[in-house]
Amino acid sequence: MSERKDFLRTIVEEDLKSGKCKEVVTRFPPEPNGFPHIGHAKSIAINFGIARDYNGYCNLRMDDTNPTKEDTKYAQALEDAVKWLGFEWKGDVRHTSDYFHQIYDYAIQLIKMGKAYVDSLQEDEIREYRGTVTEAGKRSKYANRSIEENLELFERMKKGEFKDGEHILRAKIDMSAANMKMRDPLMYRIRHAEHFRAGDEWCVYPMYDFAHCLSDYIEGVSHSICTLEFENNRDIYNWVLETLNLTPPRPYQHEFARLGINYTVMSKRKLLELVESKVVSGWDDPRLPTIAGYKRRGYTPESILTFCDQIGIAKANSMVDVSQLEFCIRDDLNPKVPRVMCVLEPLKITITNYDAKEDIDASYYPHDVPKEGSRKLPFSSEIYIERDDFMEDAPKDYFRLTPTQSVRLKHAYIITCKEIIKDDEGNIIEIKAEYSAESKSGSDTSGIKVKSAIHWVDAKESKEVEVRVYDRLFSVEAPADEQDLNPNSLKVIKNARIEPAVIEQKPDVRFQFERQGYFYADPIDYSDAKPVFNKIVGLKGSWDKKTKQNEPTTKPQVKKEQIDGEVVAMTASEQALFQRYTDTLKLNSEVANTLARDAQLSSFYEEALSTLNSPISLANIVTNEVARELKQMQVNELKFNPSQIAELVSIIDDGTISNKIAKQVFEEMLTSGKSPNKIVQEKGLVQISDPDVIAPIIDDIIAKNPDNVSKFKAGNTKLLGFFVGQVLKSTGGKANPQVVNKLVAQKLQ
RNA sequence: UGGGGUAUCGCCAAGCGGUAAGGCACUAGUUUUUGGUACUGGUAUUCGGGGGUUCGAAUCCCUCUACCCCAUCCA
Repeated sequence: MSERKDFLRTIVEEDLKSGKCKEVVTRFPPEPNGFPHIGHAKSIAINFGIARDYNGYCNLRMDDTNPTKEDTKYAQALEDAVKWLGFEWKGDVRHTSDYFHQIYDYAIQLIKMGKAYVDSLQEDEIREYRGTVTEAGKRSKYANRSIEENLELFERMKKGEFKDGEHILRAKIDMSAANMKMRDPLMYRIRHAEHFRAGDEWCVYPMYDFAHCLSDYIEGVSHSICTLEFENNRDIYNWVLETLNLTPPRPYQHEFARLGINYTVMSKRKLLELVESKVVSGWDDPRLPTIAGYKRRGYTPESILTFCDQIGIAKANSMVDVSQLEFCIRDDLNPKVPRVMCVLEPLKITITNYDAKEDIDASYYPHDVPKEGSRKLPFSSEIYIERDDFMEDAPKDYFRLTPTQSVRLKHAYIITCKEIIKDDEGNIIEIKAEYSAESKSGSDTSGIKVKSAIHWVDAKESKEVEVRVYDRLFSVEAPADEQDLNPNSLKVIKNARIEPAVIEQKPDVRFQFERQGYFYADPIDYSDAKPVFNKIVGLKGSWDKKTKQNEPTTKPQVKKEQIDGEVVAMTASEQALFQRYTDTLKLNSEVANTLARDAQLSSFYEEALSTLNSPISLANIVTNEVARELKQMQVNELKFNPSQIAELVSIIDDGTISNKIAKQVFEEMLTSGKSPNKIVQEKGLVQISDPDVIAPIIDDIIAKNPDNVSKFKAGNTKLLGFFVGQVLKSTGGKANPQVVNKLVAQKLQ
């Protein structure tokens, strides 16, 4: 777990500390209507991870309130995904459908409270009545049905006396709410459909907004974590729980940004399209960002989890670069997996001066991987090397085999090209080479220096294998539709050649094919007779990159110039106030402007001004500190009054306290409502301006931070702030910052 | 257009009034029988823009801008 906390963990810790919750209970609540993808993995990692970190527990709950979309096969896939990632839910898998009776009872309760009603409007009428984002909606005429009538109708809905869509149950909240979600949200609809678990027991089903909060409550969830698009739903969440007046503790909803990864799509709809249009082979196609896809591709659960940990949790919509994921799988596999040799595109080499056969003993692991294990590598005069490991006209930074450059066969001998054989079209079909008998790996006495060692396989002893080379599914970062598909996302190589030990010994299911990348024996199509490997990810390659780099043109980054919008004009009276503030009170126009435009603020200011004639200082503190508080509450909720602010300003003006301490005093006034003088007295906050007192403290700080002193002297002048900060810190903020500044500057000269 | 969110390096992301963390990517070098790994360095005088408050602002105030979400009987 990362030692730096994300915002959710910060909230959890605060709640634990404040006693808002006693135990941390989370839940992973997917709707079983599609296959889980890596976005779900993020949510799983968050929910199960937080529960684990705070010794709580996490439930797995299928949010199955819509019988027409859900299926048990999806529920199974979801369960598998959680297990595969290595998490355990508490008890059985939960289902919202388990709570249908309880949820129904809560609905009855709401009706009895007059907080819910049966509406009988048509679907399109309901939409029309809801209004728009700028216009208020209007309430249905059915909203004033009596409680008895509502009860009876709802009962009959449940009994199945009505057809789908004839009636619905709605919460009675506010048809003109600015939050559209609060305009009498729907709580129950009639659905004569078979539910994959509940069968046909029900023909009314609760909506998400009603079922989710209650399910959380029923399960004792403390932190209901969901994605950003539910921010507007939080109001309903709270409304239901509060209106029902449930006994605490109750759950609270928190939202985080869902995961986006470039060059792929993450929405269920788009994923489904790809599967249905047969662009991919199924939900487990290795190119898909589904859990099943990653699993089939060869990704490990550890690597996915590390990835989730690395990307962090925040509220900003973001698009993570695939290279981050690729790093995670490479990093996971590098120390674990055996290295073997496989030639993807074979080029035949005949070693003319070698006519024997031998088995070379070769370790599965490189020197820096502390693992044991080796295999026999058959070697003879006919071998294959990778086609692009030979180049007839090579640039000088090409390290492999050329007519003039020898190369080492990994684990074996150094060879030198003697003759290039071409077909009628001029394609190279074979190389005749000679080896150096003294150059054998491990006992090299040849003295020949080569620039690289390449992988190879014996022509006769190697096995033919199918290798499926995957690349990103889309060729653009943020794909919109199938137009953006990468035509080369899958390359099937039928006749790659692999060293025999891989098939015969099977030391693992994942391998590093030396110099190529990590590969995985396909769990479904692999057989000893017809081995199939999936490419998980390539190695980082500076040569490959260089050769590819010439193609894409880097787009120039142009910094956009920002144009300021128009500011709303002041009214005549605001204008007059502004004039008075700037002309007679000499406030700066910015301060005057904010004051004049805010009636609450200006009247607060005027009142303070009547007790203390210090217009500028007063204006500053009112427009800054007081304004902040007024953003969150009304004037009458404030614990302090204008004259106390005046008092605070007066002791700043006369030098009793510094501006810095004033902030501290202000904080105190906010919570206790005590008078500034009293706070200063109680806490002994009078500022220290005597240089004789401050100087020794500065000396001490300077002595303790020799590094920063030298950095400062080397020209890093912003470090002045560091020293001032340290001095202030050690005096509890009481040292006069101006004096400190001057003194520090002097001493550091 | 009303409401709710978000903006810190190419991509993620810490930071909550006192020296702009970290990871990926990029880059230079060392080691290397993988152009891998590992290691060592280099990468934001600046936090969406502009003002203001303060000795000191990414952090507080004002204002503008951009993007995301909300008008499914989906979740």
